[in-house]
Amino acid sequence: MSVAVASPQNLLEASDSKNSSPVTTSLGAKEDGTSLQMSSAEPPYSETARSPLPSSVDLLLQKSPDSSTSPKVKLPASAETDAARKESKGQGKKQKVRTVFSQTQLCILKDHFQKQKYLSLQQMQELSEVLNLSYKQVKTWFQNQRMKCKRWQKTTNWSKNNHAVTQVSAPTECLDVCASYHQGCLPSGNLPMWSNQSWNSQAWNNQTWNSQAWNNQGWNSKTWNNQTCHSSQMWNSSQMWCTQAWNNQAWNSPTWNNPFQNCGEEFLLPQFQQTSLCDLEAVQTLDFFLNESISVQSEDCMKTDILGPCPSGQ
DNA sequence: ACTCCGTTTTTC
DNA sequence: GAAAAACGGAGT
Repeated sequence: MSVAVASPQNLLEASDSKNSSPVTTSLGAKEDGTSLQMSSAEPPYSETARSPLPSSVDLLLQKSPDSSTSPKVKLPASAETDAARKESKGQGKKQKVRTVFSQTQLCILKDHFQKQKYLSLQQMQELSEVLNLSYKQVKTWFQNQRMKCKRWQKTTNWSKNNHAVTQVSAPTECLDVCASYHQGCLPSGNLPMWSNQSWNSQAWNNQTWNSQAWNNQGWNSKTWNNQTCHSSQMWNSSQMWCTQAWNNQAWNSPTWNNPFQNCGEEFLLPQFQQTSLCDLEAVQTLDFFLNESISVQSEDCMKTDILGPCPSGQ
């Protein structure tokens, strides 16, 4: 995945301008040393408060009905927070600092999360560079996001089981069923189950893909990272999964065309079709700049035609 | 070193 | 008070 290109940095810096939130330094926080582009002297997110004017990208992003997209002006908050931080630093008092990510950063993060719940080390590093965040922040965000999805899924199940009428709105980033399928099928190398399984439509149908089953496959970042074909070079050079091979897959089976059919309830998300403006428009625009090669859009899941086994051995 | 998960703390 | 970033601990 080639996230790191020349342009996005500028794009992001400009686009984060509307977010005048107090971008923060990690004063008391320990540096884990994995932050790539930021030194301890240079706070990772200081750029988010730079430009006073919103860019076209952020104007676009402002369509998202997110609380943080509300046209609030909070310039004083930044200074206030900085002052408080300096003060507390002077007193040697440890103050936790919570960064408010910009909408642009969140959009890109969510876009990636929709496609992959787990990023490799390299992917996280690249993403952190592009977003001008630290590696640790990206990692933490993905972890929090996974927990958020998990919580939402539990809530959904609970609501169902109790015949609750309350509508729980799904986080957009939790909706992409296809992303999970992709993620599971893509590497197909050395993992215990995938490697021994011929993933044709029959196999899919026989498998109950709820989160439990999914988790049992051991698809955490560790196993994911261990896949040889997970390196960005492989992704980029071969393209075999993102485009050609993927489109040649057998995902026109009833199961695939109706991805909910054999899923566990966790994935039976009522608002699957709903996609935010943020994702559809902004991220697509940003993806152009990001030249994201892993990008496999949802519609790609549904439109393939050719029956055949998933090339799990490749 | 990574994950999950519960918790803390901040921001809105 | 809710949401979310960040932390800490336990497990792998």
